[in-house]
Amino acid sequence: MKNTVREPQQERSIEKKNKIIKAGYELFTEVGYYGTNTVEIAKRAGVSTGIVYGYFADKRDILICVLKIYIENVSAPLFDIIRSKHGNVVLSDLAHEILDKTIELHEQYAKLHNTLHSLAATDEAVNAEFIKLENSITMQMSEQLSALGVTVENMTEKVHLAMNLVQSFAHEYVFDSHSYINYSKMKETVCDILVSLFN
Amino acid sequence: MKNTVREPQQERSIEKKNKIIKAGYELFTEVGYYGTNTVEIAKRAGVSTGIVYGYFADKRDILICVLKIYIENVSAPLFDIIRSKHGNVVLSDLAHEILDKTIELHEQYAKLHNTLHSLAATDEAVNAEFIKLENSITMQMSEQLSALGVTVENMTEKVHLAMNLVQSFAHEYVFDSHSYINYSKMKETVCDILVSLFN
Amino acid sequence: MKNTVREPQQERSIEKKNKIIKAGYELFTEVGYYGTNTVEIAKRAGVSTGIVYGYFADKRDILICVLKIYIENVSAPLFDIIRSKHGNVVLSDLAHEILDKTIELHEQYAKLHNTLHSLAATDEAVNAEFIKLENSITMQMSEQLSALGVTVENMTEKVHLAMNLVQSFAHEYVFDSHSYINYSKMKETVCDILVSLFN
Amino acid sequence: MKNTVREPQQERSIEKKNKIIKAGYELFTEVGYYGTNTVEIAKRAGVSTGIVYGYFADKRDILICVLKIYIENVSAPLFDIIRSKHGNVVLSDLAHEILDKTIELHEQYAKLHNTLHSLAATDEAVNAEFIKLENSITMQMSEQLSALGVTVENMTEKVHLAMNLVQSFAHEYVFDSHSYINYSKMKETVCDILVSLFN
DNA sequence: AATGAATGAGCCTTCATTCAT
DNA sequence: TATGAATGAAGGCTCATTCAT
Repeated sequence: MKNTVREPQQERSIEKKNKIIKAGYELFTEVGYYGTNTVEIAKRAGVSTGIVYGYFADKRDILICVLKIYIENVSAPLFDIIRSKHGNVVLSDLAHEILDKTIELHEQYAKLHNTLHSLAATDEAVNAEFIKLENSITMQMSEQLSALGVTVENMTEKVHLAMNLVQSFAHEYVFDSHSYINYSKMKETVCDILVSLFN
Repeated sequence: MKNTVREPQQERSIEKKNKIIKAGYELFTEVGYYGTNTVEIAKRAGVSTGIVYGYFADKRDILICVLKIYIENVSAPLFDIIRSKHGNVVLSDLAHEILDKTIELHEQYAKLHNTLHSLAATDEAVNAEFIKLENSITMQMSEQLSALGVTVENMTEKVHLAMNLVQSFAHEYVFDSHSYINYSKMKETVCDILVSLFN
Repeated sequence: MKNTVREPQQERSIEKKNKIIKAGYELFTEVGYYGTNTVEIAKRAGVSTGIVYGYFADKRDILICVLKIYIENVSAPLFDIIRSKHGNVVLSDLAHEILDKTIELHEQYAKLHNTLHSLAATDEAVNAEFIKLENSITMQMSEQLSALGVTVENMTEKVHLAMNLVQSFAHEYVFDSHSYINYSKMKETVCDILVSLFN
Repeated sequence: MKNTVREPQQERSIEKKNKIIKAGYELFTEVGYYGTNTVEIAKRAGVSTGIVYGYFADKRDILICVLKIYIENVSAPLFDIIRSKHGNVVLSDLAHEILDKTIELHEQYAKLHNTLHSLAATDEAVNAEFIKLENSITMQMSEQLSALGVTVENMTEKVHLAMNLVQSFAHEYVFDSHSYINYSKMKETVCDILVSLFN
């Protein structure tokens, strides 16, 4: 006889559900998952506390939705770049393009990324979602590179490493944590590694 | 002028403090910081709730201690490797050695690492500790490579990237998250990148 | 931006808030502020622990509310007496009237008075409230006496002393602490002093 | 098999007990009874936590001792004044002398007085001690006045009221709470009342 | 569907008192 | 006697979730 979560059909409802996700998204970004409470989410969303549980099973369920949207938001632009390439590609241009876009995305999502990623440690579903994200980026990237005539041994391994490197770098770049690092020099080094990986 | 934290001098006390840290360490590893409560830490340590606050200012203080020990534990073995090199080093051997040790450390500490790292997002002291760790590893590594006759442009940037790459790889390797990845091939690729960076 | 206290508008809510104040009032009277805990207040009020913090910021906030109500309750009847006098007043009648009312109020509120007054020593807000109370009684009394044609030097000083005397006496009278005292004789003496002060 | 409280015989012990009482006395004055904890008392007294319970049954027992000393300290000087009078006394001089001494005592003990007095509301023993104090002052004062040839009706009642008035005034005087009051004028008025009471 | 007041288990922390040494 | 580390019950407060309306 447990509360079942409504799957909103009407536009009004979908809108409301989205408002809650947006509020959760903002608050998780600002103060983290454990620093956010459901009353605050409802308030920010402009809905009542109770109705939150009409759309979501529990607080964690909101998190999962936020996570999915986050993943969509960060992966789509990268997929766009990958898919946009036809004919001859200059690898170094592609590397730069991906690097720049990743930095841009990081600037926007870094704090939320940290919050979400941290929960992967204790929440299997969150972890799975991140792995799926990496999977799909790696696979699409690998295929597209092949289609573009790039042929190297151990393609997926290299693509995966490449994406890891790009991610690490973007993180460093955005947070600018280490005073002794010249980040533009570092960026060039990253590009060089990327190019050399696929030549 | 409220209750101050005892700085234990006697062995018995130090032992007890360590038991609490160990309990915290284990529980933070198993169920995360927010999944752990102080009563549980005390129980696991075999002490009373009250005495925990004789050794630590608050729950977060335990976390900070666990963090420091974690950092000591993961950095010391790497520093040992770095310092042990003299005369001619074969870069690829060094790369392998570091890679292997990092994997080994990750196998031991990965879950705790995730938990701790996640708190960096909301706790400045935790964040600072991680940055300091990266700093010291990068600096020591850079100096030692120079001392060993390795001369490349943008040394610190390259060392930093190299360590990032090693970390990312070790994480992947330990969790073995992606079925399509051949991790031994990947490992060789990482080594190749490392070697090419410093040649 | 943490949980804010509801300002109850609906009757039901106001009623509930009042129940909590009443419970606090009773318990503070019976066992003092430090002898009362919030769970007990909630239980006595017939509400849950949590909702107490929906209406009050913290335990002390309940105390402040109880204090304000107490002050209203003890000052209003005195103000009524003061304001009711017109034309010629026989000072000794006024003295008796005030004395009798103060005794009556003391019979009702003495224990609470003690509890509240004791907190003035460590709580500035509580202290301020008591001083304000004395101020307003003294001022209104002084003005009214002047309006009634009573003219003496150092009016406010005398009124203040008079009120102190009345208070002390009422306290003694109600607690009947000293077996060797004949309280009705004492009462007459108080009246005589009061009359002589303003003649 | 409960801990019995030692009655210290040796000088060293008596000294230690006094140190604890002094520490309690100071801390109760500074931060009140509920703001003081036993560890702090022991620390301030320069003894161990445990030994406190060798000399006192519990925390309240320390309070009772502090109370007794307080009472001795505030009553002795008044008794000295009372006893010092022989032959013809000018009432107004006596009034002034008592008033001045009471103010002086208040300046020294007012905070502790508040703290102790507040506990009378919830602790019968404390209350009894205060009543006993008032008793003895009233009785001695009455007798001495009689011996000095002062003969009025309802002596004890008048003495009691007089002492109340003196107390109230000293409290006001020391805390100087009301800006509109001219305390030196008030003092004269108090003297006048006292003199008129016993003429 | 929606509201938001209400619930109550659970958390962190304190502190009077005890006890092994 | 003396120590001070240790105990553990209790307190104030929070918050995910429920429920009467």
